[in-house]
Amino acid sequence: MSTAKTTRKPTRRSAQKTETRRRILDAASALFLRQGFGATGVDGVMAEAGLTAGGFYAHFRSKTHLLAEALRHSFENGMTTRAFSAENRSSEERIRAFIDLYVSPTHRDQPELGCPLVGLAAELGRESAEVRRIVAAYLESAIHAVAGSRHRKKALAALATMVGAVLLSRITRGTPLSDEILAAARGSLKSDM
Amino acid sequence: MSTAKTTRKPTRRSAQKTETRRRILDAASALFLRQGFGATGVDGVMAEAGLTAGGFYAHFRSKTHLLAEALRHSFENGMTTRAFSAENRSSEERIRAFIDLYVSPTHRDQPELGCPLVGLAAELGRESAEVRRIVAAYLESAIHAVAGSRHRKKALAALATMVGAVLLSRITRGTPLSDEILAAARGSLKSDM
DNA sequence: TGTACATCAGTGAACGCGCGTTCACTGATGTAC
DNA sequence: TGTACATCAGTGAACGCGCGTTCACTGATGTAC
Repeated sequence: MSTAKTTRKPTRRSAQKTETRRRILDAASALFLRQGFGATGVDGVMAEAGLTAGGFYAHFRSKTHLLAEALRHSFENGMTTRAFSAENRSSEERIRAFIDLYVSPTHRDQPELGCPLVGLAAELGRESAEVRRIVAAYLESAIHAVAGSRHRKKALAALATMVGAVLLSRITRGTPLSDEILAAARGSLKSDM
Repeated sequence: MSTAKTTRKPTRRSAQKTETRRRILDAASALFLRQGFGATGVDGVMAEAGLTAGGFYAHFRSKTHLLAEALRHSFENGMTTRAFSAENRSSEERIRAFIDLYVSPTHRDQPELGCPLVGLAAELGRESAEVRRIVAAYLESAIHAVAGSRHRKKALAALATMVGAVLLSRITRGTPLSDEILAAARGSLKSDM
């Protein structure tokens, strides 16, 4: 069946191409989170990465496949990962640090470095089951990180509060309500620990 | 200054045009909430209302102005309004009813009848200050409705939890996590009353 | 070491398409005399 | 009551534009002999 037509290498990607791919992912993550997925064009992503549009399809099969990879990219370099990665602090301290990092004016004001659950929000709910499964898997990992010694139910409700608070604070950005929502959510989350 | 060029009626809209405008708003609200604002075209809205695209601009100055009006429309016919409108129940009962109505599989599965804070979510955060002020005003009214005799801070955190929970349950739709998030949020909200 | 060829990453123009908006128009309804 | 005209709501074609994707190409790098 599989007659080797040509003696072909197992497609080892050059270091340079791998590096370019990473640059495209960086650009895509930032633009998707800042402008939304639908509102961001392939042209824009490639320009941000210092390239032209045509080359895109040597790296990704389609814009949708880019989204899947960009989500993984965002989650891997995301806030949960940063907040929970090896620190010599107690479980409770790490959770407090995560809350302060996530439910903050900084997170509200820097969507391009923030969580895709907030930056893409409703758009994710309209994506294919395949894409949504990636998000669900990340959510599960975040639940385990937050739940720690605590109960799963509490962790679920806490994550909903965190996502909702940053989302609402972005929408009300520029009014006193915005900071007020963040403070109220932080207070509620911590008093509930 | 204001020299009347022609004896012109004070532009009294015909009943028929008012009715058409309402139909366009119904269509727009539903499509925006189901597909997102950016992903919905003027053509699509007008077709849904049984009209052709060209007539749109006799009713609204632009697609953005339509969004502002559609938001008001959604909020007026929204869940808060429905849950809190004159019922002979105690304040606490009304709030429990609102939680059950909002944080529910039904709300998750019917975005076109649901809350714009969830259906449009991050898109609202990218809109003009003018549009976001409409949303902030609605939020304030929801806070007052929910706060009732209770504290404002609690109401703020509760709304964040509600919005976040429905959002996350839509994203994880199709997995067990989805219902689990809703149940956990309901539990947390009620135990916190 | 030199030459010929293959492979690779990226370019830039082109494609078909749908968008928001404009506009000349049509046909129905309202109004003046 | 009848006629002439104005107003109105909506049509449908057209506009310029940006989108996702394709593809023939270029020039640099790798490989075989």
